[in-house]
Amino acid sequence: MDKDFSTREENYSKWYNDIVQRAELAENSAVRGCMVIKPYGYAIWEKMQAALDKMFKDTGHSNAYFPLFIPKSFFSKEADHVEGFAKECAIVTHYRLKNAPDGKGVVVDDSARLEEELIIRPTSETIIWDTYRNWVQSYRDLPILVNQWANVVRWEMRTRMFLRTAEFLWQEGHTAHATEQEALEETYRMLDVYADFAENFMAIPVLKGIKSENERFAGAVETFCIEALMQDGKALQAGTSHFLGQNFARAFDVKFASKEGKLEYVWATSWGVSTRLVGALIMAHSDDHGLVLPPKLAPIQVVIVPIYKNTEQYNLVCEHARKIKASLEQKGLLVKLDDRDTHKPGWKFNEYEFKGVPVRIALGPRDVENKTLEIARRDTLEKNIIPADQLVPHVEALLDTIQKNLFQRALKFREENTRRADNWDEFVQLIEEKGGFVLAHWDGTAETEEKIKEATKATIRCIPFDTGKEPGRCVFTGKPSQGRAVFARAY
RNA sequence: CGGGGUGUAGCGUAGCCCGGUUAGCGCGCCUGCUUUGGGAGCAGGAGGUCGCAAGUUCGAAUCUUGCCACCCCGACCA
Repeated sequence: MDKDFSTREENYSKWYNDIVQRAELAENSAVRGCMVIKPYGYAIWEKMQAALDKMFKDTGHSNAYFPLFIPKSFFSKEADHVEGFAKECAIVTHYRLKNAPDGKGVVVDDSARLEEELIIRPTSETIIWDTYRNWVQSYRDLPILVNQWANVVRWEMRTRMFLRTAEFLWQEGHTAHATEQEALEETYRMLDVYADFAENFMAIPVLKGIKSENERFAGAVETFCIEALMQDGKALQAGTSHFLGQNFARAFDVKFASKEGKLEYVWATSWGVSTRLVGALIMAHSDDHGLVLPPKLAPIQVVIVPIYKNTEQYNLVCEHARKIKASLEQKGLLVKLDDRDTHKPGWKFNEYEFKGVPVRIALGPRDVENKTLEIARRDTLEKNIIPADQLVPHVEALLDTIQKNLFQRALKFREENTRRADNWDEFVQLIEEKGGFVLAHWDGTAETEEKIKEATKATIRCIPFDTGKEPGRCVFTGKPSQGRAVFARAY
């Protein structure tokens, strides 16, 4: 045994890092702030990509690809946008190296300075809208419904695996529309897609809502988001969908001739989710035994561990195991038979627990004789002996049960950790002592939000869509408020 | 960039205050035998520029100075 897992209560941050390491999801790289995503971690991301990509296609979108480099001047065209990203950009200034004068290694060749610096994209609105100008002339060219799977770079001061890395993988959708109405509908539609994905694939309940002015995307008219609650009581922004109005169309001069023959600016949206979702998955479901994956996103849904004492038994048990594997695979399940002779069963049990494999089947000579199997589920760690001929329907039903149970468990957690605060003392106490989502009245001003943040580190995660109108008084200023906002400390 | 901390084998660490044989231990790794239904046992073995550099000293992992790296807490943020 290397070492035991840290527990969630002891040190949440260490617990999280242990899981990333022990489940072989990722590791720090030689480049500060950047991580290496290992094959198992990447396989989870690929499952997410596949599900999301299908949802995008089902809603009429196509994939395309735009350059990694963005000319510096593009950033100056939208004032809020440049303001929002200026402080975290990686910049390419030269295009050549040369041998060092002292013969030791290489140095930047000063004579190879770029006339205009290139920014490594922190997000692609600018390069995409510069391109869309050429794609749009008439209302017949609209809408443009394009998504890009790419990497982006944001030079963050402090990084955490998956949650905030200097380089991260994501998808960014960028759409162009003839009318404000249509663009708004698209913004809502994609937020719904994200919420659907979070709840039905990741098994993480999310709040849908609008961002306050402070938290709004740089350059957007309105930002919608899904917010999830992690097990340490902190909130995580899991996805955003932005209504960009005509801001980028004006900045990049993207106009079209309408049916009425008038020249108008195009309406825009953009929306994205990133590898941060892998971090959300880890933090939402894992326990002190390691990662817990929802079946729909598990690269291995069922693992079979053979148990044996000698070569004869090994051959017998593995023969049965291969048949079991084939019968499950016939139903489209992702099954791994771990027939390695280099590790013992107990070792393997632990390993697949670290890795969050939803269902484990143990199969030994005793089972072959009795025509039974031992089935263990990762979410509750329960073990059962079942008749071998019931295996396939049993596993199918169990995977479904686990998927639903994880969601219900996370939902229960969120409900237990969502509280109302009606005055300042209550608010501070809840944020400090309990964490979680705190629903409170707020006077609607950026200044008040800023002061609340300074005092408690809590920010407005969103103003939920489904919060009804409820008159009240701001917990900080006492000024009138129309409804409650969701406050929390966030990642 | 501020405040704190840590650098010793692949990983985790003891030793440092108070300088002195061959730098100790656990995990992992290699070999052999016995094992295999929840991280096996025994025996043997390999593996170290003690973060880097300079200084003090007969002698430095240990003391001094400088540098570097990483971690935690802030500021920044998906």
